[in-house]
Amino acid sequence: MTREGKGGSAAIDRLGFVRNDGASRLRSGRTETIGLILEDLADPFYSAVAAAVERVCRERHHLLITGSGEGSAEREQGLTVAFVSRRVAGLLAVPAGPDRAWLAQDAMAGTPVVFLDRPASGVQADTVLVDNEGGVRSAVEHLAAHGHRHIGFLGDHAGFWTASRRRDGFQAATSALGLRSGTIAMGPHDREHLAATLRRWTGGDDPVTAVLTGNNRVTVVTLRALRDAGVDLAVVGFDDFELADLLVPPVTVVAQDPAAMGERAARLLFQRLDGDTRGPRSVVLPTRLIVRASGSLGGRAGR
Amino acid sequence: MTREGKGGSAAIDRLGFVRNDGASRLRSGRTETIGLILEDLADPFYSAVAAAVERVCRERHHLLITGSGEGSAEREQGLTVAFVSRRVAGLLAVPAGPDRAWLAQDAMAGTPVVFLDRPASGVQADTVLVDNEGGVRSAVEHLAAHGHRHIGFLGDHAGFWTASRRRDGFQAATSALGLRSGTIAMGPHDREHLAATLRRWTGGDDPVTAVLTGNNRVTVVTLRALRDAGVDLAVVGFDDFELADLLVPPVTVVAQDPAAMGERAARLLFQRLDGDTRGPRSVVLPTRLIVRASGSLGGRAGR
DNA sequence: CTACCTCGTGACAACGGTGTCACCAGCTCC
DNA sequence: GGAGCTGGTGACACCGTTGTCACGAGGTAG
Repeated sequence: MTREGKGGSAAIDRLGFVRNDGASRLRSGRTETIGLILEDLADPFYSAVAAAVERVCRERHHLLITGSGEGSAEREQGLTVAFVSRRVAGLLAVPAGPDRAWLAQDAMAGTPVVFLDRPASGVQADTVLVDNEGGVRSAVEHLAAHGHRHIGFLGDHAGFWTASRRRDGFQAATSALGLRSGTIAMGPHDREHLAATLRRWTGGDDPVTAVLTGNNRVTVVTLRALRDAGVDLAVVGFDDFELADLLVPPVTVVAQDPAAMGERAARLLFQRLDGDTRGPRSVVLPTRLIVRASGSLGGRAGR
Repeated sequence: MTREGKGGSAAIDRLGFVRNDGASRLRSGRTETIGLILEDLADPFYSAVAAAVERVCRERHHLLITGSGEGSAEREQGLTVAFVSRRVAGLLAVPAGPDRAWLAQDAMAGTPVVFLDRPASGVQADTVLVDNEGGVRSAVEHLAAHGHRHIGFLGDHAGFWTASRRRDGFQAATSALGLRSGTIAMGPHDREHLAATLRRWTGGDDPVTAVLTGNNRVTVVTLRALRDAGVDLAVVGFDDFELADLLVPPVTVVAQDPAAMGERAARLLFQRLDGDTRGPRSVVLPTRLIVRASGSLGGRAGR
């Protein structure tokens, strides 16, 4: 039996025979499978990443196994072990906990890994990141250009690498521009506390006139909290989101490109599989400021 | 070497040994892998389904292979063949084309399949659907109760089973309530044409005062087109979406529960894997009308 | 003390392809 | 016509794990 295409759907029709890929892979050692570990498949950011990865995998005739670590480093390690047990050709991962030293185990040796969105300490590997500092800086500069002197930063949980990175970028950008710095609240945020925080920030004699939110989730809860608190603020969000243009006012955002991130990471991985043995590479993707209307002084009312 | 847990991350640390699951599965015949075929992993509806499926799979110690058919029946068949070649224990699929007779091939015999969102003709299998007619009826009744006598229906491409189903439900519901019926436009919709349609519908001497949109995607493009057209209409959307409550006015929707759909389908599949040999089952999930403000007479302005 | 039973250990075949090697036929060239 | 080369075919070992079977040791009962 010769190999016909990739399993041969023609052969299937005629003979009702399907090659057992398991046996084939056991013998040949080539599994043609990629493992993808991320935080939550239901999050639109990650699902866009996953879709892009899947597209590249299909192009390269590989299948994709996905697993969500849901923020648990333990679960993530379990998934990794399961994937390596299946002898995936390569691994793409959004690392949850900080330490990935265990990935350097002998057992994993030979399985190339590419990290997305966050770097992993304790292990040398390719990484695809986004320009968090640059993105935050562009947002701060945009707000400053519209006359804002006191900007608040609402970040996600400081344990997330991207969250602390964006916070640091915020500090640096505000300092560099001579703006007030240090009005910062890190998550997790719930709607009620956030509304209280926003009321506090907008009261007093040096009120915040704009807030920068640290990601998708924070942006959404902030918009709700703003309504609850009945305060009017300029808002710029990190991460673009569907319908941002239909809100009143339309929300200015620092857009990432999750599809580009997934594609880039997948291509990097396939380069390794194609025999590229150069040292670990780190790719930093640019962000793009999408100016809508929410950045003006006077905030949400000002259009 | 005894089997320690599920691969033993403890053993990995100590010995740097990882069992080859491929060999194990070849020998035992149990693959502990589920294949999921859907249209587009990046669509929030499907990614919520996928996340729920993955959760059930993890609970049952199975891994999940995902593939997006992207609306192409051919690609979908290719994925199916690839999955069956890997001897997945079971298959979950959102069927793209109408005819799934080829799934009844001898080669697939023994691989249980559960269909989601749409039924598949030409093959007997479990199916999890949503109550499309009921959902549409609840929306029409809601609009009628708010005084609307002439409602327009904006459906997706009539080739989609759910789209035509909802259209038929709309016809039935409007007739039953003695409302004007037949003001219908099926997709695909682009923003410009849709704006023109909306202008036409709201002109004349029997103007439409409310529209019901057939799904997520149509709702979003409709909201944009309404803005472009500068017309004010009550809108009820099929499918809930993030931030619907923050639009002005907040959009009333017929909510589906994609997570419930994914979970239900996965559990049905595992029942089969556990040896349930009863005849094919069909589960119809209810929809839930989430009343916000967009259904009132006077439409988007009326709050 | 012997026969029988139980338990533990070790060896081995099998899962289903795949890559290699040997063997044989047919050919060309000296 | 014989030697050497090429191509095609068939047999077989191997990938790593698992389930079975046989054998031997140790224990108990008659």
